[in-house]
Amino acid sequence: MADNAPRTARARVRAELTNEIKQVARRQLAAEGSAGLSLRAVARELGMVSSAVYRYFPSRDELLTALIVDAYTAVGARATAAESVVRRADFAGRLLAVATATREWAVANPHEYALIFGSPVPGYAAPVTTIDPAAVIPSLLLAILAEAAAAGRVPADHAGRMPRVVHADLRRLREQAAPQLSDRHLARAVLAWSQLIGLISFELFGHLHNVITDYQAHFEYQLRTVAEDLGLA
Amino acid sequence: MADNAPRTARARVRAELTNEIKQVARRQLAAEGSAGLSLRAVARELGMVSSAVYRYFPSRDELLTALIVDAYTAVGARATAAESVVRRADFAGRLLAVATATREWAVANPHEYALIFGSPVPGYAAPVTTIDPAAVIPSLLLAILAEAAAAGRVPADHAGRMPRVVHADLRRLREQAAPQLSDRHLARAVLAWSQLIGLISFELFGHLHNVITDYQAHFEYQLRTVAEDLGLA
DNA sequence: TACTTGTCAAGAGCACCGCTCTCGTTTGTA
DNA sequence: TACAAACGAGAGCGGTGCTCTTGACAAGTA
Repeated sequence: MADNAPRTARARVRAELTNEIKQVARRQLAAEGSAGLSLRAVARELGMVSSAVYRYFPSRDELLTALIVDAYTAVGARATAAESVVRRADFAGRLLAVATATREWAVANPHEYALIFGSPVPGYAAPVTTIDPAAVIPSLLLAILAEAAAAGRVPADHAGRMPRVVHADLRRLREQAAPQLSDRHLARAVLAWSQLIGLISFELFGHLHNVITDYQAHFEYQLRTVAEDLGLA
Repeated sequence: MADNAPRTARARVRAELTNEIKQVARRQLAAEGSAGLSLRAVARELGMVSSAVYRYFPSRDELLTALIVDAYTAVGARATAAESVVRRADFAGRLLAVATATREWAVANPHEYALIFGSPVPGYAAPVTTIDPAAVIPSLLLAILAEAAAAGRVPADHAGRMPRVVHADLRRLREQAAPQLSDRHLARAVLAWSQLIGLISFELFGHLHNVITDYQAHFEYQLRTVAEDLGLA
């Protein structure tokens, strides 16, 4: 991403135009949603012919993928920034900061949120380039949980035993993401992460319509319960 | 829905053809997803011309809406049936039955699931006809929670006070859905419902890719935690 | 029975879409 | 300076949702 400045004039104008296309596309996405994103319309708005855009993005899906990566990156940066200013020992506060920042970004950019957390658009396979930016927020959550665990905070849990396959999955997750965390911590982290996105999706996709009016207050209240369940409170 | 049998032959053949269109559309939806549903393709498969389909569904969105209602109805029926055979006093088992039935329907019909719990289709506002079938599963959850509460089971909760606006929203929900339940119960119910859909969406939309391999085992394990948090265990 | 009314399938057509191919032109480099 | 790569423009293919008109036919009415 942080290439050195392109040397030739051609490369510079190419990088600029690539960015301009993405920018126009992002505006169209915000206005009409992913289905309303049209390469021809982007080209029209840029005063070029539709086939010229294909010099920069080989297909509509590739353009969408670029927007997906940008969206992941943007929301991850927001969450990271919000979490970083909270007192380190305030674990619940840090969780709330991540969650609130995520929700606020989602409310401000609903179509981009739908792009990454709604139904997948281009067939099914998310390209490899998306997995790193997609992991930012989960990593934040794991870090908070790890530090809380080090401070002796542990989540409540049920007494049933954990199936071997689940244990194996979580061990793999532990090895590549959070060596300090126990199975129960990791399971709780997955639960909390899906809970967070579930709440935001419910709000944005209309499943709380006629039920909740003050979404923000409701969200923050529920997240205190989530923090409690995580043993952070 | 349960209209009396159509009296005239014209009305009968019309009802039949309407159903046939929905059936073909559902097959296309299952095969290609909502974006791949094409009125022309449906017409082609039925051996009619595209304009003829518009005699039965005034637009593509109307056809999609019909499929959405059917999907809500189908998953609601599955969950209801699964829950009804569990011993009444086994509250956690009833929750698990609802959840597992929902997940299994979703896994078997991913595109229909995405239609109702994924990103809303662009420019589409859920018509009133969808709200009743959409309420089936939430009502089930509330009923389980209400009976559990009557049996003295109460969910854990955090100590913070509930904002007045949240209380007001929940009171409205209580009055029209579950008179016996306290604010904390209702909040927990909303949390569990969004948690359930969050878990299924994570699985189907690929957010647990490379993390979880045995989705079903993971799902059931996590749901026991949810049941515990709800005070059902 | 004769006639009006309404429903229907069909076809042509509009404006749009993603995408491909070709054709000159421009640009960076060997 | 010569050449290959990159580029924008344009035409065109097959597809989409949707509209409008036309003619055939069925249903209800005088």
